[in-house]
Amino acid sequence: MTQTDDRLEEHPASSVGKTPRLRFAPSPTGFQHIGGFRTALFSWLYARHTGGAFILRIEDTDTTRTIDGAVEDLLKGFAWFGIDIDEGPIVGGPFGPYYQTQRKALYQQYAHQLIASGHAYRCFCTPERLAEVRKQQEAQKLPPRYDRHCRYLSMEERASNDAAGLTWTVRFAMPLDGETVVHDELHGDMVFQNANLDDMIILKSNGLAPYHLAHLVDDHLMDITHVLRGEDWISSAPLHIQLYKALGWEPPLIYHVPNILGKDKKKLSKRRNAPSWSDFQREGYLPEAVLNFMALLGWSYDDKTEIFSREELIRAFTLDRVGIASGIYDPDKLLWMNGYYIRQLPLEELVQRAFPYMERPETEGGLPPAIQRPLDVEYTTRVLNLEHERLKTLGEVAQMVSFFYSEDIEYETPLLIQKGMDAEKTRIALTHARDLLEGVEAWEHDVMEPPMRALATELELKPGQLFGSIRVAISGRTATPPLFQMMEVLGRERTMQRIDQAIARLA
RNA sequence: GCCUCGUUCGUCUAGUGGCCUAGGACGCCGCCCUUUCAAGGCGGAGAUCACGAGUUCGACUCUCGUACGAGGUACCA
Repeated sequence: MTQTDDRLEEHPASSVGKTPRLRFAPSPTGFQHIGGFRTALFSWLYARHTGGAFILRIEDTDTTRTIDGAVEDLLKGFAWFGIDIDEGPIVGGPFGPYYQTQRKALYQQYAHQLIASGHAYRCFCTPERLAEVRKQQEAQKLPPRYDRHCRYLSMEERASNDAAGLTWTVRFAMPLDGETVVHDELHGDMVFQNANLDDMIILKSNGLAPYHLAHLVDDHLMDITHVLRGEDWISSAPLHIQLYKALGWEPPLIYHVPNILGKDKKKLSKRRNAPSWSDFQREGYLPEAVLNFMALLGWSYDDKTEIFSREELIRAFTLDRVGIASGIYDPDKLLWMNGYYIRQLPLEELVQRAFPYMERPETEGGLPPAIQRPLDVEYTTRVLNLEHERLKTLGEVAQMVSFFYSEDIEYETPLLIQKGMDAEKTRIALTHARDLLEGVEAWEHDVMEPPMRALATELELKPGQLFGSIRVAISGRTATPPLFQMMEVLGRERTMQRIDQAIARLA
C-alpha cells in the first residue's frame, strides 16, 4: 500500500472530495469578540473559497448562561462584516433546527444508544459528592477526575437508585488504557494516554447535552466536513475522537486554530480585555478594515501582501496557511489599517460614511457633541476633503471638524502668539493680514497665498509666525489642514469675523 | 499538581536543510517635503531564529531534552 493510500484512510472519505460544509457554533452567553469572529471568518472564507457552505449553529445548551439578545448581536455583527450565512437561524436550511435546545431529543437518542452499546453509563452522583471527591483528590495532589463510582454499579444498585427517584446524568466510559490519537490538520497527530482521560458527562440531568455530545451529533447530522475551532478545545478532542468511534462515525477534518491573546498574553475574553464588533463600529472603524485585520491574525498569504479586500481574501484564503501559534491582538496596527482604508475611500463615500458619526447625539458613546444639523452635504464634502488623509477613525471626525461648523470657537488667547512674537506684534500682524484679505478679489486659496507670503516678508516675519496666528484665530487650534484651503472652505465672512475677534482679544 | 499545545525583531508575520550576514508590516527614531498636523518619500535602530544537545558536509528549518508561556483540568462553551 502506498503512502497516499494510508493518508486517504486517515482522512475519512466523508470529508475528502466533498463540497466543504463549515460551521460556526457559538454559545449565546455574551457578545462575540474579535477572536470568535476571526474563527468564524476563517470558516466562512474557506467555504466561499471552495464554493462550500457556511452554517451558523447556536449552542445554547447551557441555558443558565444564555443571554438575551446575544444571537441578534451576533447576526448584526456578521451583517456588519459582510459575512453571509447559508444555513442557520432565520435563514433556515435543510439540516435545522439550528438551535441546540431544539435538538434535545437527538442528543438523548444517541446518549441512550451509547448506554445500550456499553460506551456510556448512567451516573447518580450528586454535585455534592463530586465536589467532595474533587476536594480529596486535590488534597492528595491527584488530578481531579471523576472516580468512576457509577461505572461499576450493579443492576440492583441502579434499580434501587431509580426506585429512590435519584436523578442521573450520562457519562462516557473512556477506555481505561491505550492511547487516543487526535489527528489535526494543522498540528498533526496529538497523542493522549487514555489513562489520563476522564469519564465526561455527555447528558446532563436536565436532559440537555453538553458541548461534547451536542456539537458532535450536530456536526455529523449536518454533514460538516471541516471543523475549525479554538485551540482551547484541544484537550477535549480525545473524548470527541472516542465518541466518534463509539458511535461508528467518521470524524470531520479538524483544525484547531490559534487563540488571540490580549496585551496581557491571556486569551481574549468577553468580559476582560476584548472589544466587541459594535465597539469597533461605534468608534468608527471600517468593517472591511477590521475584516482584513482579523484575517491576518493567524493567517498569512505570503511575506509581503497584507491589504486584502473581501474578494481578494476569498480568493487567497486557504487553510494550509493558517498558523498554529497564538498571537497578540495589536490595536495600533488595526488603527493604522483603518486609516489606510479611510484614505482609499472615494471622497463621496467618505462623506456618506462619516455622516452618521457627525450627526450622532452627544450622549452616545461619550464622544464629542454633534455639530449643527442638518449637515450640508456640499459643505461637508469640502470640509472632509481637507481632513481625509488625517483621519484614522470615523469616530474622530466630529471632533476634528467642529470648528468648521460652530460659530463660537474656543481657545486660550496666548495660543495666538507665535514663537518670537508678543501680543502687540501679533495684533499688528493680524490687522495687516485682515486688511489684505479684505481686498482680495477671489476667495480662493491659491489667490490668497502669494500676497500673504509677501506680507510676511514685508513684516519681517517667518511664514509660520504669521500663518500660525491666523491658524489659531480661525480654528482655535494649532494642528489643522493647510491654512489657505481651510480659509477658502470656511468662507470670507467667517474668516474675517474670526480674525477680527482675535485682534479684539489682543487689544 | 497533572495533561496538552506553543516558542523567529516590542507586536503581527515570511521562512518546509544550503536562496538568511533572517524578508515584510505596525510601532519607534532620523532625514526630505512643508505655514501647523497629517499623508507621502528615503533611511535607521530592533531577532546570537527561547536555551542545550544530537542528526547532517551544512540547521531558523529534522530529533531529543530543558526553560518559559498558554490552554484544559465543570451537570461552561
